[in-house]
Amino acid sequence: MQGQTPADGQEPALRSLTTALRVLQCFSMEEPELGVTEIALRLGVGKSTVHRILTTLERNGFVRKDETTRRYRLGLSVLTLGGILMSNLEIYREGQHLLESFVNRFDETVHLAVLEGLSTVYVSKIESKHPVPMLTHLGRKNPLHCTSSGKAILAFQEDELIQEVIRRGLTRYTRTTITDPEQLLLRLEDIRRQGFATSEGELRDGVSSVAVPVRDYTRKVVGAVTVVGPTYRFTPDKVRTLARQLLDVGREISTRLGYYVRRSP
Amino acid sequence: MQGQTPADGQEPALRSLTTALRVLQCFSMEEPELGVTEIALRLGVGKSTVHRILTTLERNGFVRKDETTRRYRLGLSVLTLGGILMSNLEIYREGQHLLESFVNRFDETVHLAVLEGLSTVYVSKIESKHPVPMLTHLGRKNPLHCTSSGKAILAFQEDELIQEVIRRGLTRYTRTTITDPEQLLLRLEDIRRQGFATSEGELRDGVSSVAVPVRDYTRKVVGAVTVVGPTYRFTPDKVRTLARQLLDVGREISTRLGYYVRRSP
DNA sequence: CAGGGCTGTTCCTGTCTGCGGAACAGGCGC
DNA sequence: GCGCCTGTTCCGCAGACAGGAACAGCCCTG
Repeated sequence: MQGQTPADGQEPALRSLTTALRVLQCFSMEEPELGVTEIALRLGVGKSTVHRILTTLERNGFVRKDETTRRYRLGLSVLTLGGILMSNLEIYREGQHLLESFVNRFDETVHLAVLEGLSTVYVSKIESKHPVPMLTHLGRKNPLHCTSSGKAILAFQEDELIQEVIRRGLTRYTRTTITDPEQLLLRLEDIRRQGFATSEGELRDGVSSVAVPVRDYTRKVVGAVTVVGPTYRFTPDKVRTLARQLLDVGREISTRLGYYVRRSP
Repeated sequence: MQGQTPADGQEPALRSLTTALRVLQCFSMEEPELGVTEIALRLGVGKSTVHRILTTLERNGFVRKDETTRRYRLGLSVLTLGGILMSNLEIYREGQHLLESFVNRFDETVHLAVLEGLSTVYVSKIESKHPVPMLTHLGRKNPLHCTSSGKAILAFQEDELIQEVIRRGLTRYTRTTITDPEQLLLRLEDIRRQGFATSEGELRDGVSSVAVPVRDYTRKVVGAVTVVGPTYRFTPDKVRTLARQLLDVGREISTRLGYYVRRSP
């Protein structure tokens, strides 16, 4: 380590490109519009650098400049790429229609989530008629320890990943967020036993959810189907009903991904 | 070429970033998975360059490497950005629910399209129960001259843009595609008069559509709402009915974008 | 209305980065 | 088992990029 080659594990990384990608990831739901200085400060790089990057991104449609405010927001090219990604995500293609019919039957908002690093990402969202305004959105990343989908996925991963999540710290979001490693492990054990996960306001107060895992042909849990709604509507009875129905949906999607139930373990 | 400053109109463009963005845009619905060599050939750059770019993109979740085939596909980060973009697109936010209720009433697939350069981009898609499998997808770019939404938008743009579209050439896709500039101008005139546009298989055989323009508070036409379906279901009668209903939806979205009908022109 | 303090934008220069050719490695199919 | 095709690594030179500083607009504020 004291050698001249730091060997930080990853040599070939393009500097300007990396910065550009970090620029793109500065944009968020809460801050969809940013100025040059703001981004430069946040990333700790020069204003002119950011300006050059934004100009290049704009020329390719990845960001859009508001000529009056001279601030930048994301451009339609990112949507084009997102659309291509979705249409080619097998779990999305196979799940979409099943999710739709679920929503039609129960009129509660449903998501499809997949694992990405130490987060879940929503790859599909179908809203119920009762508008649950903008709690989540397509592509949204959430932690693994405080959502039902996160736990439904986490419960079936290698111990190494679970430990990594714990090592990174179980951030508290609400009163009911699980922040104690021991308790998390117990809950994950429950989830493995009963086959589904729940959350009662663990990420956001007043928002409950139920989730079941989805497996692919390698038998690995790659995602989760989840129902979200206001806690007051999620009575224990309803949770039980939703869970039972969700399990069917989860199994069906898994089957379509090539998963089959083994006779004997 | 013999001068030192080519002054090609746009100086400050980051080379590596530009190449990287072009790499991303190589992925498409038809080719969601690409290899290094393939991309390098297509872009006319070295294999090692592409490899370095892909590695950097992968490290940030913009592409994903399939470890077995060693080929690359888009990563979930593009979906996250797409979701942020959508949620903050005013036309999407205001239009979504109106589109949903339209689909519930008529059970035909509906899109929301906006103008981007010389193309339309679909920013929203709500499918009818009758699955019209994958004709289009979110973020899809289409030409302006051969779709109903494209024409509905084009008809109300400055003459300069219309001429530019013609100058670029009216590519033929089917037997009914309008390829004659004169004829296009006449059709646009019709559209301005009757307030909506139609297409009968102009982009794809057997697929018809009807579209109406959407204006924002500057009174500019910024997008279009469009109904798509198989030609055999789009009888003249049905087209008339759909158009009448769509006009209401278009007006309502426009109003929500701050557009108001002026008393006298 | 004029000034200050913000922005975004442009210019410039030295340094170190990123380009591409060629060599290496690994897998698949003939 | 051999070639041929991939993806990956190495390396040296050229020139592209980072960032400081100067410029230019805008919007408040006084």
